Amino acid sequence: MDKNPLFHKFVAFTAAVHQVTHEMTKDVKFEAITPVQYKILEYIAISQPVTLSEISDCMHMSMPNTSRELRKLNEKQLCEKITDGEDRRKQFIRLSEKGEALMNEAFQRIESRFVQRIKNIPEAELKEIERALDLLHSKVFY
Amino acid sequence: MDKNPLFHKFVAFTAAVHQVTHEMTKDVKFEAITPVQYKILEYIAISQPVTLSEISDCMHMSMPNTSRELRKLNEKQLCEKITDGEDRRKQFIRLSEKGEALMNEAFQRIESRFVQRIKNIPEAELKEIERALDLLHSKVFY
DNA sequence: CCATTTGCTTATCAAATGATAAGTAAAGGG
DNA sequence: CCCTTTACTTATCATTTGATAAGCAAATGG
Repeated sequence: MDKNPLFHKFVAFTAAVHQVTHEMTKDVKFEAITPVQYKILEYIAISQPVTLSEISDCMHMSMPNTSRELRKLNEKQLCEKITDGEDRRKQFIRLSEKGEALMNEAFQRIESRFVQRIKNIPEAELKEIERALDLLHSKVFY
Repeated sequence: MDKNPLFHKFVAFTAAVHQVTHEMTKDVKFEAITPVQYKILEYIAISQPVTLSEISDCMHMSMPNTSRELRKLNEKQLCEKITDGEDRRKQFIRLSEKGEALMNEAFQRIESRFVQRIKNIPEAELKEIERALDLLHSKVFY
């Protein structure tokens, strides 16, 4: 397909990452949640508290659509909005208790699949893997 | 979020990969193509010739939906179906000339963004990156 | 042969997502 | 103050995607 072998590896690698994350994250959401809503919850879980604009930016979706999905998550009592004291236009969004519980369970399932995947790898190699993750994260996937 | 630091890195890393691939692949498709259709073309480009069932399996979509999207791509003259001589139920699918041209252009754009991203990295480090890609691909993202 | 399975198609429906126009209230800046 | 900008909401619409039922022709296997 291409003569630059590093680029070729990059493409094959990213395809594999997408494939594996799909396998590891499928069926982790029992609650009636759409894929986009799950992605939003995931983002909130990692970055909370966040504003609506931040979600909109990072998830590459328009403000109106973000607002709508957030309202739905709110109705399902999975997250809550807190108006900022400083700037009362801003909404700080965090997971509700129910949302935290949901995401904890989801992350636990993913982690157990991850552990399954690496369980036969010796300690020394795990160290190498950790270094490889660090290297690629800082140099290529930043 | 979690006490297993390797898992934490794994999560952060995969999120970053998704983020970066999104940035690198957005706007690479001028032709009136939906995201799913682009994904299918990408898969065909890398794995051709493929059967409809293979696309269906790998892209995690049902046969009817795969068939529909493929028909649309066919109507846009981006791919073509060739009935197998051995088993006349099977359809071998490959890109048309127009489809090849489209995907070549897309891949070139992605590659130039990739090159942009790594242009200041010295040769020795690139070697390390290549090794890191190989390691993670074989041990974690297989 | 005939029944069953495989590979794919057609049709239809519901749901999810994306895009746009128009609005509100608060903040900031002359 | 008033004008503009910012942060977000509401409403509406088109498109995309997902799911299901029903079908067909070729192959397979008694």
